[in-house]
Amino acid sequence: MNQYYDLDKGKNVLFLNDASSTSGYSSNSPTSTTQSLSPAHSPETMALQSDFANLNLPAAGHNSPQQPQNSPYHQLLNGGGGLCLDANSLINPAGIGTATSFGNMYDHQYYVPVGGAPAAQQQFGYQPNGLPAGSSDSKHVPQLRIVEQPVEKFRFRYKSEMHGTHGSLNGANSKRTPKTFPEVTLCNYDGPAVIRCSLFQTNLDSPHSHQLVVRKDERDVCDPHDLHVSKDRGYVAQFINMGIIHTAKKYIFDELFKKKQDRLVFQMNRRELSTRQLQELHQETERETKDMNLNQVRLCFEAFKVEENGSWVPLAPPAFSNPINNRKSAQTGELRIVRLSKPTGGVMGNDELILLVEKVSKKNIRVRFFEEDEDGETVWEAFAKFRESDVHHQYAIVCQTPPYKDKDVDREVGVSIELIRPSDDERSYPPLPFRYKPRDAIVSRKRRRTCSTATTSSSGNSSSNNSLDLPKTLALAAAPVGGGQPNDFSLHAQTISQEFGRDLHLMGLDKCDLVNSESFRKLIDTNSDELLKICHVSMDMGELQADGHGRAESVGRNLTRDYLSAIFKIFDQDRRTPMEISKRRVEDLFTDHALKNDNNDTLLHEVISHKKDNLKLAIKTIQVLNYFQLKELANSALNADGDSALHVACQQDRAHYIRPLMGLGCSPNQQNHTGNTPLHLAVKEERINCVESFLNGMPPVTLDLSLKNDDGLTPLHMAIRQNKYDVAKKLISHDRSSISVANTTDGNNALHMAVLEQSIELLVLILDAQNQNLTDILQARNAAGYTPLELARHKANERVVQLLEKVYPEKGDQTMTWIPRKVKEEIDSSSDESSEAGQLEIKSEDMEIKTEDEDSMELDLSSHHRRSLEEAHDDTQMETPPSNKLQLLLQKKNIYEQLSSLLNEPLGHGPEPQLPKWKHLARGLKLMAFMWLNAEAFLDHILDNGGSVEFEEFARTLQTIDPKAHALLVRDS
DNA sequence: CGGGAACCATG
DNA sequence: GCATGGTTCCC
Repeated sequence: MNQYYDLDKGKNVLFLNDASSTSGYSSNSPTSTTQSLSPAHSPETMALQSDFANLNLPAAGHNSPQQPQNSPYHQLLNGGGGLCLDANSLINPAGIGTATSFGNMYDHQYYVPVGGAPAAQQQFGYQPNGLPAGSSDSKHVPQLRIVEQPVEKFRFRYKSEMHGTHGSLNGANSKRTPKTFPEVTLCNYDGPAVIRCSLFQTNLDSPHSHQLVVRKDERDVCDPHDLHVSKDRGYVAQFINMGIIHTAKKYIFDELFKKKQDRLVFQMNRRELSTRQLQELHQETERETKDMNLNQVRLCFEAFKVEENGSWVPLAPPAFSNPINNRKSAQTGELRIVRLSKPTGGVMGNDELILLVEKVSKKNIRVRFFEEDEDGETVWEAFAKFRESDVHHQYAIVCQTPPYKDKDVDREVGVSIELIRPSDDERSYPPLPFRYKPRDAIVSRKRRRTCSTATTSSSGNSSSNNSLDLPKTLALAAAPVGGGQPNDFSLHAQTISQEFGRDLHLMGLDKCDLVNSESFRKLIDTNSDELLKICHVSMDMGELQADGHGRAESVGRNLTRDYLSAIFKIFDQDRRTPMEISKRRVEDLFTDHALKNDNNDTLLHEVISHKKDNLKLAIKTIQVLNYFQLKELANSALNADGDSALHVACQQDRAHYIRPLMGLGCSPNQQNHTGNTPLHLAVKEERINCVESFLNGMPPVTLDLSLKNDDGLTPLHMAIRQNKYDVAKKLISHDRSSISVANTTDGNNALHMAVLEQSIELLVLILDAQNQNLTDILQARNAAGYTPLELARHKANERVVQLLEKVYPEKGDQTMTWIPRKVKEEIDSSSDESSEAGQLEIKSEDMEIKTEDEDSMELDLSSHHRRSLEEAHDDTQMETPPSNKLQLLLQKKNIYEQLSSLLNEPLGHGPEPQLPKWKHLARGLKLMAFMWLNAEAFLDHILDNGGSVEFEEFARTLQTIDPKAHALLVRDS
């Protein structure tokens, strides 16, 4: 009856102290000797005890050989016998916690009954006010003190695992040698005593259902365990060779109830409990069973004096150990990062990072990035982004890095990563290093001189006259400027700048508008001398390339300025020099600058990423390159990271340079060394203006939206993963076919990814946006073999699943043209209060057959989205009514088409052969031809905001370029 | 002993 | 049916 029953196997495991442990507590035994404590189990108990004693206290009053002076307390305690210092002078080596809890218990609950009359001890517990006032002085009162705490983490074994030897519960300071064990000492007491150890819950003053067992003769003896101490033995009790048995869930109640019952019986000093008591105990146990922490226990130490009559009298308040955590549980086990997918990431964050970890629970884990100063003070922390579904089988976490606090750092920053378990604030150890990399654009502006520079300079030395020629050129070019009076220059430039700024302000323009504006055109076209001066003022700063590194500084400081000056000079004097020569000189200067420059940044990169966004400078540079037909040069101008000027523009959020750069010939499909196109960067860094600049009015053929970066993602994938509805919408509107592209990371297409985001809006956007290959998308399987619907069932919530189920065809029906347009209303209502709009009912009358008409692209979403939609389309559909004759004409489709096709033809003569006619036309109209890619774009510009272009002037200019086109225009007017 | 994985119960 | 977490088994 007192065996530990094993219902599974039918075999009985004997737990000698088990149910019969009741008798272990029993205080009603007839004799007064310890031997008679428990008739059934005393032998074991005693044997156990002597086992402890023999092992650990071989000789009374001597230091244990296994504890050689490693603890001063041992000397004190062992040598001193009952002589004990008070709590203040005896520092608990294993932790403060004990002292605190000790104090509390002592103060609030227990009263030490030294010398109390035996009669008064009929009942368990310490009687309040049962002592003379003087003896409450803690110095003279018996106390249990924990000398060695148990280890913090220990593997709890299931009963079925308890054959063979598994490690024992060691002391917190245990090493391979010497080993230590949980150990308590009884102070301020003189006489024989029993010290008992049992397993308790950590948050309740109640026993734990797990078993604290000691291996003895092939048998596991259960708690409580009693040890005898006396003056001879130094009042030290060391509990060795203990294990913790994890009771299976189904037995928790039984075990707990048994333990509580035994304990109560012992306390009450009675053989039986009343039915009422049993009832109460039952209820209490039920309550405790529900929320008992199965992965954390603590040891409870108690001290008793055994009276003549056999009753056990508590001598001191119980002492509780620190918690012992189950090493094997994901809730309390050790946290550890086993591996990172990569040790670095960009300061902007949102980089995918995979952590392989030891068992974690997805609901109870965080990934913390932090930075500490020299003193170990946290100066920054942030948490990685991930969802529960990103925790893969408890062993891997796919997360996105948080942005670093300072996005403008110019060198790598080392931080640390650790796991945090919120439930107990446990951290992984050690923290793993992680390096934040500065944004490319910033690096390239302030790049340190490295080995790549060495190659550069050596090639510079050995190579042609170019570099040797340069000083002369530069000197020439720079001379007039350098010789002038600084004050004049700055004054002058300042005036211009001010006027310029005021114009801007008055017109309420932003930089995008500015590039198209009349006054700006004038400013640039008028006099590059003016410009040059401005340039000098604003560039004489070292900001362009200030990097405080000895030689590098002196060399690099004026590099950009000097080269730009030289090039501008050539441009301005062009009329006197043959075109070809000037062109080559500019070309040489340009390339040579890049070679000399850190990170191979070209002048173009630098002016575009200039900290103060020097618009005049940048546009002028573009203009010059354009003028000299250096399209190839500009297009192939990549820095060491493979970034084109367009990349840089996107990173720096300089949307206003995108069209000019593309006009100049920069390809939007250029991939840098990490496979990112400029559009990737714009999406990644959430440069919505840049995204728009790319997409608006760009012919679909120009942009390849299916290009994947090195992470295997297209811009659309990135937008979805970042849950950026507006960005995704723009991308999809631009080119629907990109929806069906699968990423190379996990084979997910846009719909898969939207499922993972659990975003109804994105899902509807995707489903509604395309009509051709819905089947493809719905049936596409990702790397794990799931279609979007299957994926949703695995990883997404009910609403997502419901939505998708509506879209998938009935069995056997392969035509997939049904689109739940009405879903939008669900969204409208649900996005208001983002919570429960749950019932996604799509009735059949709400569905309509999708047709090929263009407006099916558009989904009438919430007003917010409607707005963004209009904005997205204002480029082709005019917003303001045309005000002049020219615009009215161009609105006619046939005119527009004929005209644009004519104007796209090259003009076979003139100063700049091979240029298409529209460029000549643009120049003739004093417009910046490099702004546009083709005649359509140019005409669109006039339609949109070229109200200032008068019909007469347009016609007149056109006549000189293409009489036929002119005729067309005039005839129709 | 500790790690790994199979197996099982559960929601 | 499946993912998950708890349990058991095995080396």
